[in-house]
Amino acid sequence: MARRDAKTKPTSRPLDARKATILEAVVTEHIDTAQPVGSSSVAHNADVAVSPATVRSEMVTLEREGYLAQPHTSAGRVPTDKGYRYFVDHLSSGVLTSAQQHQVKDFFASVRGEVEDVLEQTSTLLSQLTSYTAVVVGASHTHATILSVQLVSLDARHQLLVTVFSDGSVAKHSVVTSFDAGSLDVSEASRQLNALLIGTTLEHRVQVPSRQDHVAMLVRESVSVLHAERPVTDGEQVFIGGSSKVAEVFDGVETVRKVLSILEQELLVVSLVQDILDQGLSVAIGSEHGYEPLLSCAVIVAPVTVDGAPAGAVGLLGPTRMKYREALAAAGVVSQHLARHFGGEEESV
Amino acid sequence: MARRDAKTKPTSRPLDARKATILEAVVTEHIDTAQPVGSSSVAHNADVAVSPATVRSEMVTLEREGYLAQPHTSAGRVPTDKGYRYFVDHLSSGVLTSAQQHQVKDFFASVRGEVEDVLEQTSTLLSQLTSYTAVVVGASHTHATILSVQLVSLDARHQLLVTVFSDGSVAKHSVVTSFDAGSLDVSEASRQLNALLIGTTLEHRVQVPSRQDHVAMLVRESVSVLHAERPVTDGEQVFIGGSSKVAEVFDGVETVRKVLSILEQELLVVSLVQDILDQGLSVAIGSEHGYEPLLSCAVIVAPVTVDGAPAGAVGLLGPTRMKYREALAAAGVVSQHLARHFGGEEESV
DNA sequence: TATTGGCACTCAATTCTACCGAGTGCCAAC
DNA sequence: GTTGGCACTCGGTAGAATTGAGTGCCAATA
Repeated sequence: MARRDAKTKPTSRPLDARKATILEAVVTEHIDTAQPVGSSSVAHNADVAVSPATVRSEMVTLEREGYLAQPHTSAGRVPTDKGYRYFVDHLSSGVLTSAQQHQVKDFFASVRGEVEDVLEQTSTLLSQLTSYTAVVVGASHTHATILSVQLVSLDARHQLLVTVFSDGSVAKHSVVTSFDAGSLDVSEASRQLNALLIGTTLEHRVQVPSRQDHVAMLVRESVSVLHAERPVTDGEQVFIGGSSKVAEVFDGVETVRKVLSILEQELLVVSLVQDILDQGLSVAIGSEHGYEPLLSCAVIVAPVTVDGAPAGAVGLLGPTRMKYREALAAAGVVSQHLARHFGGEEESV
Repeated sequence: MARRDAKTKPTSRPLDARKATILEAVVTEHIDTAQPVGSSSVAHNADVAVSPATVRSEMVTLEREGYLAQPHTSAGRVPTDKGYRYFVDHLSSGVLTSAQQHQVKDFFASVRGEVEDVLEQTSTLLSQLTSYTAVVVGASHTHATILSVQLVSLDARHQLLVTVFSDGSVAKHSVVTSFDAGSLDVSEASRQLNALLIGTTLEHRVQVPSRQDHVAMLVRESVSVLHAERPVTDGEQVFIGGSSKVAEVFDGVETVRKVLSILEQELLVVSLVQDILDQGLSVAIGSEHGYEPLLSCAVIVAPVTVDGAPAGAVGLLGPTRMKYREALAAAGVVSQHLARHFGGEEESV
């Protein structure tokens, strides 16, 4: 079964039909038994109409070419990353069970609240659908324009700068002054900031007043604090759902620890997802993503596109022997629903 | 070593000196070996000047009274929750190593940014100090007064309600209307909302206009959305640091899974911490906190008090055989620094 | 009377051995 | 090129034997 549908760049050169079938059988079986697969179980498998001996000799070739590996002499074979890659590249797309479809539909029909809440809950949904750990990344608002800026006084020397962006996100920054700012100063600064910044993006540099009065100083400080957003991968939001799945799905405490500690570092997660997207992949298997502690992991990503613009991504993290077809389907469906949710009805931000 | 200093309500009745010493020796040793402790290693332990045989007979008593348990005949003893409780109740307070003190000081000297960032990073700090999973809970802003309310228009039917509280927190809520709101309507509504809400808390009910015009409807909708904050334990923020420690510190995949899945549910974590604080405890051991999946866990909490008012709490989650003295010290020190950070200098919100 | 050394007993953990069997590689036959 | 046959490998398991840490009990002691 399975062929075509290049959802990931097929880096692997084609394999003759029989080898492909055998490889697929090995991968499939290993995925759901977690055991090395022997020649005979492959031979008995439907679409392979040859004897175990023949399968064995093919396996030798597949092993030599790097698709399979043997844990030790006299054990069956296990797919390598390259083997999984071939499998994934030639995977027919799967569909969700109708129960799952229902779950997704119900979820998106009933979900409400702020974007953050929706994304957060979506990560839980995706994790439940797949029993892998799910990641939902919300796009950075560095490209959104500013709708409103407001300076609110907490006390004489502490102001809060509240910025509303066109994508519905709100940022807050504290502005500390070395002088006591009067409430008139603050509201005047607020007014000037609005005039200055509304309609701009965070990348826009603006001309700030150079005067030395309190209002000008407030304005300068505010603008600089606002534009000081850290360089890359900031402003993105990451939501991780089902981190407990890590403990179910990986074996070996050490692996679990490593994976969890990666998940703790949100910046890392964002760049992982971003890297994979940049490579134009939808799946990164084992060594492909280049994150050493995740060598035994596969990562699935699906971009979320709203009105043609990238609006984030959803991802799944599982063992290399994960259920690719189902997981890809789930990620795909959820990312589409998410896109529709935020795009179709111009959203319920 | 150790006595007095009732930092937790001593539920346990006193034990005669020798029993106490023996119990303490068992607990201490078990904490750092994770093995059942036998009579001879206790006897050889400094402060117990009796023979193994005597220790054994005391142990029988301690076991009968519920302080110790035997995994099986002919194994050493292991402390029960009650045993740990006694130990903790009679624990002399510990201090951090000077390296740790430095780390804490440096951290609070250099940390900056919004409250959320500080709390987040504090959770990581605390986790690093102890190698347990740390929790930092920021107080709910339900009691803070409103400093400013602003309605910002995203499009004709979607407005964003941005509320700034006196504790420096900012909340956002979307307001969806069934009619097209003009920008004049929005700014007028904004003005009225300010007049209505500034200085009130979220618990304050206010009189809203009952007219049927757009402005009044906007105002009504905004107020209702704002006051609709979910009942309890909302508005709190939870930050969890070092969740990967779970995998290091507990054995048994199943335990790890359970603990992680508790940590995923932030509301649960908040109420766990709250429950423990309400009981007036600083440590909840095993069954004491009543969360069944955490039976093999101990939770340490330390309230953070700013200007006499509760401003949150820090917590640590480890196995029942955790290093109480060090962990209590770390939680205490961090909570105090946190309090000072936000209180002393009227903070750098 | 409280403490202690002595001793028989228990039982988890470890080690050893045998062996089973899944799976291989090779080869001669088809 | 494919296949069945066969000898070989080697991880895993199942018992059996052994070890040893630790106990409970008891009689001797101070």
